[in-house]
Amino acid sequence: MEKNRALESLSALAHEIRLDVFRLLIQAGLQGMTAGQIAAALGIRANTLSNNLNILAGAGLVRSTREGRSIRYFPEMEAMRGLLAFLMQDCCGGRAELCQPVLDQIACNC
Amino acid sequence: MEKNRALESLSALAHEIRLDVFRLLIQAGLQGMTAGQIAAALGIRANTLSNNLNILAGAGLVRSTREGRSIRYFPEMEAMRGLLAFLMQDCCGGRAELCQPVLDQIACNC
DNA sequence: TCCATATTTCATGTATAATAGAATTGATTA
DNA sequence: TAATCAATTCTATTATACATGAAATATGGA
Repeated sequence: MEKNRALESLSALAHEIRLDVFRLLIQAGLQGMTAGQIAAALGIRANTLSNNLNILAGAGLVRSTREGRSIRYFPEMEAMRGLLAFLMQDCCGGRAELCQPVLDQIACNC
Repeated sequence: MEKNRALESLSALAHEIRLDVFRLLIQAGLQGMTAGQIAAALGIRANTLSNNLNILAGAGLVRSTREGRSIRYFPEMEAMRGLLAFLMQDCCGGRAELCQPVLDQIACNC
């Protein structure tokens, strides 16, 4: 991932509503959620959500498909993968003792 | 890591200078860098850097110690660890196939 | 076709964050 | 003590991001 893309992703996530939306979609997983479901779950207005979904989509963190009258949103795990890899890519400068504990902590409760 | 702390960290990193500074410190590793060295390396003014270092420190992403006339900065890997763990903590919603590829990508070139 | 629903787009006032000049603090050296 | 160097803090101006009301678009059903 290039730096500008990483900055765009970080900016997208550095916002309470968008972080909530993204994590909600992460939890929803492969089935995704419609914009209306997201708005209801978080208690926010439709247009506010739409603006924020658009910013997340612009950063490549979510994708969407129309489904009848609704639009269904999904998390884009590729983007998340790229962002984390970017943040860690020069993480130790040859000194594994600095970096390895960080990687050890990252785990998935699957 | 709580949500507000994650937001503070993401906001801190969602800025070109601060992302550059943080990654430079990550590369520098345990020896850290003085504010002057960072400013010279990135070609930015002392006060601009100072403001941004203060924001990174407020987010807990760097720490500093005085060293004679200079102040030496170090990356705070604990904070990085906490942030990554937070971003990934609900990453699969019981569906490992969504989450595992992300974790597989994260590697350290030590 | 006409209406209702779901969502997005547009326009705007407001709040927040940005840089940079100038002044200040703290430490070293003469 | 005076001068110098390193870094921070203060202040003001400018730019950006924010939520929201209102209008527009797209789909489905009567």
